[in-house]
Amino acid sequence: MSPDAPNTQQAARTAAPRLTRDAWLDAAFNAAVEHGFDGVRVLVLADTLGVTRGSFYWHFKDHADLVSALLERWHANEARSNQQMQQPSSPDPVEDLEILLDAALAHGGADLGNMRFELALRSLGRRDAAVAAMLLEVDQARMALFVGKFVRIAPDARTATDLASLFYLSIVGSFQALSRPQAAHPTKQYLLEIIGRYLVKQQAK
Amino acid sequence: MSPDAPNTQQAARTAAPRLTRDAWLDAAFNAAVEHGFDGVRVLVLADTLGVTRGSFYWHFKDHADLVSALLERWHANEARSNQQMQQPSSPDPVEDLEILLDAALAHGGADLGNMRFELALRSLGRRDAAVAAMLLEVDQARMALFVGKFVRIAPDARTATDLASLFYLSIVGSFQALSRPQAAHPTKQYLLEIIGRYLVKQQAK
DNA sequence: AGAAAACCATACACTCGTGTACTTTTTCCA
DNA sequence: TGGAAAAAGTACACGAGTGTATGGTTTTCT
Repeated sequence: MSPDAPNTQQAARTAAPRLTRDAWLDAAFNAAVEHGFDGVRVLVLADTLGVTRGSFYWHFKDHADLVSALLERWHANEARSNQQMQQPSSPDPVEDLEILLDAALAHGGADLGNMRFELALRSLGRRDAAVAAMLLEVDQARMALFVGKFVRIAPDARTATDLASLFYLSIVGSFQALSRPQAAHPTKQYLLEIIGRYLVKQQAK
Repeated sequence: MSPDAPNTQQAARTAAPRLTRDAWLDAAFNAAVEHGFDGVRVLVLADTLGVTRGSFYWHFKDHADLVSALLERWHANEARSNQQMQQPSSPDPVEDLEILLDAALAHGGADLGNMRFELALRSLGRRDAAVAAMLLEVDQARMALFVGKFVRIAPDARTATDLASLFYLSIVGSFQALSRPQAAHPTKQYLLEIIGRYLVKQQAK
């Protein structure tokens, strides 16, 4: 509705919304989510955006430029949200950990797109050394984050590392196996319960 | 050494080792391991096998035929090795579980190829509903196997399911994150230790 | 030995995707 | 208002991959 308002500067309605570099990145993101990184084809993106490839080669040098920009954007977001999680969300260490796990698992719940993108990324990392290095760094940063939370409620540092590793890997694993849209599956609840039933028991002793 | 013995029937030395369907499947397997399922190109396989595509289209109807045959072969192997694991390897339940975990983790150690193939498969499963269904079934079968082992040493059925899920997912996760050739990482030892430190403690109480 | 089947090579038509040079249309602003 | 810069369209050359049709070799079997 309201099909034309061509003379307002702020407009850019549905008529001719000239594309920005970020619009292409968004489209590439969605394509990676749905079809993996091999589905990020300039031709296809142009189609879904309603333009021709001529536009693309103005915003980007080539296909590799698009991919590396997409990677950088994701990595920056990742680093930012990691730092945000670093500072405690609650004075209670257990509750703080629960919030972290909740956020990490929301990856596979509300924020389904990010999860699928990360899976596509890991798939790419098996063919591309640079991507593999980036993912390794991200994984290590996340592990450090997890250990930082666990170390406050675990009896010793060794236990904290073990449990952090176990939990983080299980979260990564839950992205793959058993992960379905319906997902009445063991994700959200049972990790927290295990903490309550095993870990906290250790501490209370 | 011994370069030519062309008249023996059993020979088929290095000269003209006519290819079999399985040889193509092996090549496809390796290609999937190294470059993912998108690297399974008829042209490339023909090159590495030292023949032309003319051979391929005799053994297979088309590219899809190759892939589905590869999937079936893997699925059959998977089902077989699952059944083998079903019967206890040791009278001691804990030791039996340890053997299972060892085998599951050997996926990422000695049997590196199978692991990378499975990762490529999961990647494919995100685009192909049939593959996704197969993987879901495999995951459920493995989970049932894990639960079967855990239920003998856990205090109750609920705990067995939780722990089996946690451990299985962490193994799947370890295939992805932190998995490197060197791998002085938390895989082999620490899972078994956690069993000793947490689970067995529960039982001994 | 010789026909039949198995196996492979060659050549062609086709699709899809990239990248580049060039032109056209918008937009903005002096 | 008119022109530069930004954004997008057009056209071409190219490569890589598939599938098919057809013919040429080996095996194998009798």
